[in-house]
Amino acid sequence: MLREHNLKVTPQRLGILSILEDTGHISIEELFTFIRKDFSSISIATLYKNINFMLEVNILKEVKIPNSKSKYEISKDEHSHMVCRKCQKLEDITLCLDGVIEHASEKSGYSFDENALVLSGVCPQCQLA
Amino acid sequence: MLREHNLKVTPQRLGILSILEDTGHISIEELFTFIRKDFSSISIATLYKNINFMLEVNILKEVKIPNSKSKYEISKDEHSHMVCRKCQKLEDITLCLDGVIEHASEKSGYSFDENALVLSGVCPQCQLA
DNA sequence: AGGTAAATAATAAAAATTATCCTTTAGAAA
DNA sequence: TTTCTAAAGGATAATTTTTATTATTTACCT
Repeated sequence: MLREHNLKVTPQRLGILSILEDTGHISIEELFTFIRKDFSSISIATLYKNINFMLEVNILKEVKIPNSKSKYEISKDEHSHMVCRKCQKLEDITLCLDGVIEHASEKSGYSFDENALVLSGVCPQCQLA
Repeated sequence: MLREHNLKVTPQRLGILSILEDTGHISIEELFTFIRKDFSSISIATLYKNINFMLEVNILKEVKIPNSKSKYEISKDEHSHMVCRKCQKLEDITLCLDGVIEHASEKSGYSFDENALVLSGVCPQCQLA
């Protein structure tokens, strides 16, 4: 992935991507805590720079969540997100928004090429408690 | 609105709400620039505190937009947003997401009570240029 | 009108992000 | 392999954004 975008393959970058793969979604501060376990001397500036590079070339996506901090994920097929108000967990879900987007396009005259949908509620586990 | 939520009615707060009514959506920094025209000595801290108060009691909503800063709007009936990648304009659109959300709920087991959808593309005006 | 809790302004402090600058390193080329 | 160089990392300073503190002012209830 890195090589495809002319980014040098460094251990730090591999570490960041590895954590993103494992966790699915993670905030900057969580990521910094994790990566420090493997690279105890990594600089916060390096982390920010790399996140930004990878966002620019679309290796990563930022997920903006109502009432909480952004999380980052490795780019994959288009999907939406679900966030649990109780346990704060963030999960992917693949939905078909074609009809809705088509309708929005007709109604507004916009031509859309991206969408970001976050559904907030309570996850199945937290519903029991 | 303010009185209903036990917030005192101050000229600064009325000024903020008035700008929000006029602009529809506005970022903190834009709002600060605007409000300074009417209240040249208003403190940035006052602005942040009031925005946060009004968010807490749901007089306002924060709209988180991919690749740009959040904007704020006066709460109204549920709706989605459209952002133009060329002119950066943000607009409301009312869409029916019931089907999609119902489907998401069945598929995931979540129970949802809120949704945030932002569609990104090009507005009709910018399509001409 | 007077009293009081809440709001404002000014400012400091904290948190988040970006810039700078010097050292190190990945990866191309010899 | 070794060498060379542009790019990346680390340390830290500087910005930017947001929140906290405190003294003064004001909305609004009697």
